[in-house]
Amino acid sequence: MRPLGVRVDDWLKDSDEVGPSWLTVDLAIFTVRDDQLMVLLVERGLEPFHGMPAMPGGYVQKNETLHEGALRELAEEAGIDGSRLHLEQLGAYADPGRDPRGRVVTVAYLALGPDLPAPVGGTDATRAFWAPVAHVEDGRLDLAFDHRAILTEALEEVRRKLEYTAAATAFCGETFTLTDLRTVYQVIWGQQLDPSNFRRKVLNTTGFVQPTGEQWLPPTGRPAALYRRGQAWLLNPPLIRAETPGQ
Amino acid sequence: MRPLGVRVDDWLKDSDEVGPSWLTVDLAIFTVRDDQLMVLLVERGLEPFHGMPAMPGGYVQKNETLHEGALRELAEEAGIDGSRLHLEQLGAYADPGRDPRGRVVTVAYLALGPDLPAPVGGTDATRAFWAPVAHVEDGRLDLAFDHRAILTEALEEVRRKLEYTAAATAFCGETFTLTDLRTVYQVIWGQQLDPSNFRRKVLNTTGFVQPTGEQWLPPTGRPAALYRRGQAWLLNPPLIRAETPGQ
DNA sequence: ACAAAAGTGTTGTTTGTACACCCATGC
DNA sequence: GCATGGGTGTACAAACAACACTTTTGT
Repeated sequence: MRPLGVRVDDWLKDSDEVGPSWLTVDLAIFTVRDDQLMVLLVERGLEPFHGMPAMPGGYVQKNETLHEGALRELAEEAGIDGSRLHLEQLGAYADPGRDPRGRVVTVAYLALGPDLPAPVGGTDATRAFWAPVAHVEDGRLDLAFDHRAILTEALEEVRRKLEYTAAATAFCGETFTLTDLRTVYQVIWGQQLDPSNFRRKVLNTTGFVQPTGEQWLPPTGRPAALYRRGQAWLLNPPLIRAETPGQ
Repeated sequence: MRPLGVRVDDWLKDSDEVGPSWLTVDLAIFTVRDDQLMVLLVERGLEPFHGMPAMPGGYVQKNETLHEGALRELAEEAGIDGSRLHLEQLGAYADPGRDPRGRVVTVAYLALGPDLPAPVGGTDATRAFWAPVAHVEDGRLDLAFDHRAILTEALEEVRRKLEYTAAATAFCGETFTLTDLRTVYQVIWGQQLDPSNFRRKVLNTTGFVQPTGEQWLPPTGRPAALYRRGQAWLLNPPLIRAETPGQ
């Protein structure tokens, strides 16, 4: 048995089996723009993977929670105020060798937001840009570290979250029409949905959306009622997507 | 801009904002026994929280993945061979102050297994024991660190996983009757299910279970057909539980 | 009037639920 | 036979999917 110490490094510093690690957060930031699901990437300004696109992220500071770190990186690297978007943890990635610099544990966060008016391009030297997820999925765009694998898991998570939670509303602005909401589903699931049945399902799911009383006038056609997010996050019943995903 | 180094500690060692952290895994191991959902706990043999019950876990070694570390701790602290049970990551917990020894990042894993013939009680000095989750939920049992919060999230996850995945089969042995499977649902959801409707739902969900052709003879009553896990993990359609969770 | 998009109705099919009923075994 | 639990049938209700139809706007 090892001697007991109050500080972990007192009794671990001589161990050759356990060593210190560095803690980072990485962000999978999604939005829907131009009928495409887009992800925010930055061009790395440092080694390793200098010049290669990557998910924004960075080291978690002392005395900072993971959530706080994610919000800070969101602001620093992407110039985005995170208070208005949905942020949730995806998971931890810590395979030895995932980072050539040593044992770097990254905690991936999922961020969902409306098409952001804020011009992206962080305060850092890194350049931020929106990329269609399709370009990452089909390999046209290569990412640093294990970010492609992380992004793939993030995507799966987003697609499933749309079924069981009100996550789709995070892609819309403060208020939105049911067509706006339906477009989010169609783009992310890659399938068409019947407008009338979609409407009924959404309105029959308690707490999903709330009518504002306001209207929105489309360029042509009948005005549409505006809604805002309801109080429910878990959908009951859920909006299950059809078997055939693509087309 | 900081100078670029290949090793992370070259350029971080002088930083007062970022410091090293220690990486652990903690395991929320569940089983169903005596019509109760049980969780495996250990009595801590070291400071901090000496003598207090905690989820089994420990430091991740160099050159070890999180998954490998979880399997190792499962064997060392609980004396369980993890190859036969379902193991999946829950999330990372890293709040500063969650461990008095410094910045300790823990990655929580969820483990689901059948009522284990293996006598628990690890190879460590720590004593392992099964505790009803109810005792933790209602506060009768206090846990070290933030393990109670982690366990609460793990429980939510298990309850939801039963709806959308074949996770319930992980609580059964290699082969099981539909009543065995139904009991798992009833115990974990805390609600009664109609045997005949449950049977139909399970058999109509493609790939959920597979008949073995074997039978099991109950102490009294008609023999029951035995099944094994199907190839599907995601259930389509899912088994949604009724609105009212506890009676 | 016409086009376009919102919103409602209708109908046939599928799924869910409750519960009665039959089956196979041990005693 | 009887008790016990496995397994099937059925009938009503709710949910779903497809699609016709009506409403409200701009041009």
